[in-house]
Order: sequence, then structure tokens, then C-alpha cells
Amino acid sequence: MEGLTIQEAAATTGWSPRMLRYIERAGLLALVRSPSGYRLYGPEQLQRLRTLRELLARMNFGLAELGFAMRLRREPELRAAVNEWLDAAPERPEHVAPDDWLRWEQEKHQALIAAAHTTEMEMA
Amino acid sequence: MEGLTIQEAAATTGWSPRMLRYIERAGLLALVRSPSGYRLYGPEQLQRLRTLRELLARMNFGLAELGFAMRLRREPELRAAVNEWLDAAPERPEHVAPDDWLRWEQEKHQALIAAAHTTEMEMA
DNA sequence: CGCACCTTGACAATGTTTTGGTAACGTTGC
DNA sequence: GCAACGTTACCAAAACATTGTCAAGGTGCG
Repeated sequence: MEGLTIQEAAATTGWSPRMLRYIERAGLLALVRSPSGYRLYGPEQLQRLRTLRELLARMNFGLAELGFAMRLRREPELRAAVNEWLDAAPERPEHVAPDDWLRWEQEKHQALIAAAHTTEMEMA
Repeated sequence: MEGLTIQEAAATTGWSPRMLRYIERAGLLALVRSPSGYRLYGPEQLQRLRTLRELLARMNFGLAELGFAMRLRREPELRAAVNEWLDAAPERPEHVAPDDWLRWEQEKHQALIAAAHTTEMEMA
């Protein structure tokens, strides 16, 4: 009785069973297993899964990116290397639009969104 | 004369001209432009591009991930949200293989590589 | 036992990112 | 002015991420 099965968890979190397995495999959620190997979802896991949904939707990124963020925490070498590279940024060009790249991350999506239906620009 | 043109830069860094434009657009490298709009690559940029290559190859990730790392630096809200979610990790399950997820990031590749042609396993 | 659930693994459809090519047009240098 | 380069903008192929589905087999329970 210690926890819901995958299908029940799917029902209450909005993820599909397939995705729940994917998320576990991605290392984003650790689960207890029943003696026979069934995944068991406790209240904490369920909460975490719901929060995860909001997080991805709200901040506009995906599981892969979150996985990388996790990697950055757990691999000091990786973190160091990435930071070192990013720190070396203060570029030659004095005249750089500092928020230029920001557009990029958004446009990736908007490009398609815009293509889909050309309306709905007011939502922003 | 202040800096190489894109094709010259490509030649000395190993990136294709196409990729050099992509990298700039991704906000990973800021460039000076000539009066007529030509991208100009100085020694620093060239060095940065070479370093970038090594970094990605050595730590096994891509431009998108680096872009996200950059996003994490520049968007406090994002960083806070991600950290908050990850901090809530100390899971129910006491018995978690701590390096389990690591396999994932690697297997992603191997899966397809193996599927491609079942030969050529010796190349590794 | 039988039925509905679970497991892993594979194959595939879809969506997105990465990368290349090409077209249309401006720049540089001889 | 012409050849060889640069620019942006677009289309397309390849790679990867996301998601579904199905097969083969184990588990739980009436």
C-alpha cells in the first residue's frame, strides 16, 4: 500500500505512464520499488511531479535542460569547465547588446508558435 | 584588417561558417562587425571558439546546454526556480544509486549509434 | 486460473534543434 | 566590372528529444 502505482500516479499528476518512466530514467525523480519491482509513487513524488510540470511550463524549457542543470550540480569538473568558459565572456566588442541572446531562446519557440496561428500575440 | 573574416575563422577553428553564425546567434560569442557588416574574428574570439570545441567534446554536451547554463546565470528567477526544485531532491528512497542518471546521458547517444549500423563497433 | 496491472525493451511518429545548402543581394580588391 | 568574398533569409536533411505503442513476460488478487 506504500504508494501509488504508475497508472494511478499518471492519473493524478497529468503525466503519462510513459513519461513517468522517462522522467525516472532521466534521473529527475528517484522512486521506491516494491519487492517485485513495481514503481511506487508517494505523496512527495506526486508533488514533485506536479511541480515539475509547472516549472517546465512556466520557465519554458524541457527535461533535457533540467537534466543538464542537475549535471552541473553533481559534476564539479563540468561546472568548473562551463563556468570558466562563460567567465571569459567580457568580450572584445564593447558595443554588444547585452540581452541579445535572450531573444534567441524565445524565438526558437515563437518562430513555430507564430507559424502555427499568426494571432495570439497579445498573450505576452 | 582588425580580425579575420568568417571563412578564415572557420579554417582556423574547425567550425563551419554556418556554425560560426549559429554560435553568434545563440549568444555564445559576441563579435565586432566591420562598417559594412562583416563579422570580424579577433584572437580572443578564435581562442574562445577553439576552447568551445574542446569543452563540448570533452564534457559531452552541446550548444543548447551551454545556452541553458548561460540562461541560468542571467535569469535569477529561472535559477531560483530550478534550484528550488532540485533542492527538494533528498528523496524518499534511501536506496538510490547516486550515479544512475549518469548512464542516461551517455546511453542517449549509444542507442542510436548502435542502431545505425550494427558494425563499426571497433571504432570505439 | 484469469484478468488487469506491472516490468523492460524495441520500434516508430512527432516535434525541435542542429547543420548544410542555396538564393538574392551587398562589399572588396584587382 | 568581375570574381570572390560577405550578409540575411529561407528550405531541407540529419540528429536528437519527446511521446506513443506494442511484445514478451512477471505480479496481484478475486
